[in-house]
Order: sequence, then structure tokens, then C-alpha cells
Amino acid sequence: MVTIKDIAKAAGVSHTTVSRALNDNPAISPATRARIQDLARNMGYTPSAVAQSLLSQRTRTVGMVVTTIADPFVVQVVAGVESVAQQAGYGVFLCNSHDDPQREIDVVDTLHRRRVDVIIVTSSRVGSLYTAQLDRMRVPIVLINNQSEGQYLYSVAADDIQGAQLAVEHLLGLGHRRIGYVGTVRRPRSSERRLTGYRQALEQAGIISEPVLMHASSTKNDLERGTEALAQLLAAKATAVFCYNDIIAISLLQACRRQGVAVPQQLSVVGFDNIDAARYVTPALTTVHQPRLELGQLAMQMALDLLDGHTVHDRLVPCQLVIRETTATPEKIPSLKV
Amino acid sequence: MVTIKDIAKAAGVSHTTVSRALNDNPAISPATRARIQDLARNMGYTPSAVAQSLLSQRTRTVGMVVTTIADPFVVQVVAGVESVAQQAGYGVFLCNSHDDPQREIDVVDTLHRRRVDVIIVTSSRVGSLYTAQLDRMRVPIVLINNQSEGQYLYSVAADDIQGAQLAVEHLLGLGHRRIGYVGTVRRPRSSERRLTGYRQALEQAGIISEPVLMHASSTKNDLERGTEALAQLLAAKATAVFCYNDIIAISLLQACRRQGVAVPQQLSVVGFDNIDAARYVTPALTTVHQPRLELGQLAMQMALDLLDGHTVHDRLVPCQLVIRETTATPEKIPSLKV
DNA sequence: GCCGTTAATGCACACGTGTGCAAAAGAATT
DNA sequence: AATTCTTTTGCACACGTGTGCATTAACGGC
Repeated sequence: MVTIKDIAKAAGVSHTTVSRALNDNPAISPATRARIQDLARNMGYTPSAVAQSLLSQRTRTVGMVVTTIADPFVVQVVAGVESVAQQAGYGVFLCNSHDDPQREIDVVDTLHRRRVDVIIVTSSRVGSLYTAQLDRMRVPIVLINNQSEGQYLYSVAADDIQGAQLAVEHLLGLGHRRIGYVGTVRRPRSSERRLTGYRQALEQAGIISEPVLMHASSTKNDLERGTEALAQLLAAKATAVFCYNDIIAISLLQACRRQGVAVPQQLSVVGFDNIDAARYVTPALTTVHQPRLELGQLAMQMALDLLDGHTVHDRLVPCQLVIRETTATPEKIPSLKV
Repeated sequence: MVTIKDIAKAAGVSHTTVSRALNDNPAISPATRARIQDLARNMGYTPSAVAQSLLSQRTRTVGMVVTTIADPFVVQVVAGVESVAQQAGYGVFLCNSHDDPQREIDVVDTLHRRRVDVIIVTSSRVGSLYTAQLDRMRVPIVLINNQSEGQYLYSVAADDIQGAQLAVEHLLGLGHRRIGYVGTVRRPRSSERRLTGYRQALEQAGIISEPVLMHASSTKNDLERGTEALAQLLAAKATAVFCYNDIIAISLLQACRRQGVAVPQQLSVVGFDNIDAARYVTPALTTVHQPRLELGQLAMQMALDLLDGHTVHDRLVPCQLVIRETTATPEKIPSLKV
């Protein structure tokens, strides 16, 4: 591997001069500068970012921690982070936590060993628990969709409450009165917030939310979850349902087809996330769009601001409703065939 | 940031001793070793991978170049790479080429500057053109789904020809005789190989492939592509069609619905890739499964073998047919309504 | 008490780059 | 011609870690 010392030897100067010439330092005479730059090109020189990092104490690298890269939500976030990072000359180090808190902590430690300048974590299971670790590391962490407070901790999140309200208000506007909610126990915090939005929307419409309409499945298997929830919803005479996310909503749609429940005629369904599959399913899923790409971009932008020493403020980004084909006015007479 | 020198000062020994103690070097007495390790823990020491890399000339990092992370195919490949890498103690540096050859070369250069030990590229647009660059870098590159020959160049790929044969043989087995192919000009090499598999399957069944049944759209917009291709297929009286990938197949399905063409009764459709959306669409898409996760895993494993100095052989991985709901026996009398 | 052997530790350098300061050389001023 | 100023270059060190070799200390054998 060719170094500036090799170039120095070839040019008959000191490595200092080479370093300056390559960095366009005005102290070097134009003649030698051109000569050395040509030489460097011909010898196929590429500076070592490793050595530069050691000296400058900055790696121009961001550590990106995800639960699993295979999640369609996560992918867009990563894309957003990557685009802003690349534009700013930063690299992205990708790590997988497998949704395991201990693993998440280990992974953050690995990133610290690699001396990344800043860390971005999506859907953290750790959050405020980082405090002890962060006291040692002194590396800022930007959390995406996990609002936790603490030193070195910053957050960018989609507004779960507002998004859920949007969904339920849409259903109310269509004339629905018995609206269910299917949550998840895997993400208790955000599931709770979406439930809050659901409750607030109902409350503002003067409707008392009934526990029987609220279902928080503990099943890990998404497909079973749909079947299980559907039975409960039908028993509670729901005409519409708001789901924690699109995956659950789609599994519910599949359960409906199996059981012969017509969507949206007998049951209106709204999801959350607006993943790619949402527009491919039949009927196409009405859902709440989380600005995933934007979340990633904002997180990375916040990271850059932090590194520039600017003061930053936590961000809460509004969601948008995407109306497709799974929502309609309720049938006057609920079907008795089922 | 605490270094081994700080620990050395605190312990009253040289930094050499600290380095040895932390690396469990037997030359250090058990007493001091324990003392220093405790001290390191209490002081919150984390070794600098940057400094270690500079000395060892190895970063234990793999550079991963993708066309775009948002592609559902790419995501699984990355997941495969990441899982094997993490297990081997390697980190993954993610880069986006935006499907632009020049950008791809730049990105590889950036990775070289960061001194990654090996580079993995999915669906490269560059391939053999790397030769000049690689002569300088001397970094091995593992190509996924781009078989190119050259020094420092290795490849792991899904068997396009065999996969296409699988699809067409399935259609032939159902009784189809007029089978179309919708290709793409964006990936000429693999589109050509799938076309070859398509032709071979027809040939083996004693059918002469007609140019009018083969459509290679130049349209960039996926949705338009479906409408455009459908018109041509119907004009050519095709009863079945094999598509270059699932995205095209799904756009074709949507075009069918708009035009009132019943799938699979009037037209059988087979895709390629088996992306997530394939099983969510209605009717669920019959497709050829590319072992994406496995491709990623194999590529990373090959990279590790290379770094261990083993000799490796290029791999060609077979595809599998996934039969769902978009394929059936052709109707006896083609509909004349359309 | 002297010598050979083993155990434990430190010195000095390497990795590749950037920078403060000094030095040398040349040009301009007196 | 001597002095000052400017331009150009090099020396030496820093960044954090690991390792060959030398050094010191301890120990056992005679």
C-alpha cells in the first residue's frame, strides 16, 4: 500500500511536504504541489482514513442500529439516514440488534470501539437505560421513534397520538361508532400512545371506549394474531378497526378473507406505517403514513448539527392519512350470516 | 477519552504492561493482570479500533455496496451479509450507488480509503470495469448476481437460467403454449439470461419462441410498464407470461385488473424474486424464489474465506419455484370480450 | 556467594497522517 | 552589505495500540 512517505521518497522531499501538497496547503509552491499531486495520482495513492481518524479523533462515521434490516419500515429510515450522511461525507456503519435489549447495548459498545462520531438507533428497546453507558462513552445518540430523556440522548419521532387520531377520526367521519383497536405487546410504549390517540378521538366524538373493543395480542406469529383478533372484534360487534401497524392489518385482512368477512362492507380496516405491501394488497389498505424517509433524514441532520456543536431540539413529526380501499361507510344492517 | 496510557499512569506501570494485561498475555503476572483489568473496567476504558486497525492493517470491516437499500431484494441480501459478518466479528459499512456506474466506482474508492478488508457489491453495474481500480487497491470484491471475471473479482449468483426454466416449465406443465416474457433494459445481462432460460424451456418442449411474445420495455416507470406490456401480450394471444421480476409482474396484475382481464383464468402470471409483496397481492403471485438471504450469507462467507487466505470458487445457487394463485390451466376458449 | 534460568516489566519503534515551530533560502528594504 | 521580511521546506511530535528485544528481578542449584 502506497503512503505519503513513498511519494516523499520518489519526489525527493519530506513526507510533510507531500501531506501539505495533497491538502492544497498554500505554503507549498505551486510547482512542487502540482508535481507531487501528479506523482500521487500515478502511484495510485489513496489516503488512509484510518490514520486520519486516529489523528483527528473523528471518523466521519455514523453508527446505525436497527432491530432488523428486513423490516420494511426500518429500510426506509436507513435510506433516509444514508442519503443525508453520504451527502455530508459521512459513512454509515450498520448494526443489527435483533430486537434484543442486551444485544442492543453490546452493539452500541462495538460502535463506540470503532469510534463512530454519533449513533442513530431506530425503535430502541433500551432508551433511557443507556445513561450509564453514555456517561463513559460521551457519544451522542439520536433515537428514532423512542422518546427518552437523558444526557447525550436526542430524539426524532413520528407523532403516534396524532396519527392514531387521524385514523379514528376518518372512521368516525364515515359513520362508524363501534371501532376496535388491535395493539401489540412487543412495542408497549408506542402501542400505548396509539391507543391514547384512539381514545382521544373517540372521546372528542362523545363515545366511551369499551375495553372489549381493544385487543392487545401477545401472539408472536402475525398470521395467528389476525384470526384471533377478528373473532373478538366480531363478537364485540365492531364495524371498523384500527390496527397498530400494517403487518397486523394485513394479517387481519387475510383472516377476513378466510372467514368470508367482506372488507370494507362488513368491516373497515385501517393500518399504520404505510409499508410497500399496503398498496399491493387487495383491497388496498387505508393506513397512516409515517414519514419514514423523513425520520431518517431528520435524524441524520440532527446528528450533523450536534457534531457541529449546534443546539438541537427533539422533533415530533406529524403523520398523514392515506385513504385506499379498506374503509367505507358501515352497512346499515350488520350481516347476520357470520 | 481514556487510553491505555491513562491506565498505565494510574497503575504505575508502562503502557506496554497495560496492553499485555488487557490482551491476557501470559508474560504478565496474574496479580497485575487482574489489577489492571479491574482498573480498566472502572475507568470505563474501551479500546480504540481505529488505532488497532492502523497497526494491524486490518479493519475487520466489509464494505457493502447496494444500488438502493429500499429495494426489497437488496434488503434480504444485506441481512444475510450482516448476520454472517456480525458473527465473525466484522462490521458492515453500507453504501448506496443509486444504480449509477460512476457513483459505484466512487463509492468503492471511498470504501478503499476507509481501508475495508473486502467489498461486496450487489447487482453491480460495473463488474469487470473494476480491473484498473483493483490493480491499485488490491482489495477483493465479491459480486452478487453479476458474474464477471478478473483478478480480485469473485462472484456469488442465483442461477437465472435455471430459475427461468423452472417458471416456464411450470406453465408448460399446466398446458400453456403461448407464453410471453416481459424483460427489462435496466439489467440487460440478467434479463438476457432469464430470456435464455425461457427459450431453452420452450425449445425442450418443441415450441418455437416468437419475438412478438417477448417484450423488453424501456419505460422507467414500473406502473406504465405493466399496461404497455399487457396490450402487446393480448395482441399476441398469450395465455401466460413470465416476468423479469415481481415488481413488473405486480404492475402487470394491476393492469389486468384495470382492463378486466381475469388472472389466472385468462392470463397466468409468473414473477421472479419472491419479494414480500408477492404473497400479499391478490391473487398471490406465483414466482421464482431467489435465495436472497443465502446469497448474502454465501458472499460474506466467501469474503471471510478469502481473508483467511483460502482459495474460493465462484458459486451459482439454484432458484426455487413458489406456486401461488396467479397460474392455472389455460381457458379452452380465449375470451373475446377484451 | 556466584552463576544460570525463568519470570516480569519497560524501552523503543512501528502503523500513516497532520501541524507547530524552526530553519534555510531567497527577496526586498535600508 | 547588512538587515528584515517572505517563501518554502523539514524536524519532531502527536494520535492509541501492539511487539521484538533488552533489562531487571527473583529464584534455585552448587
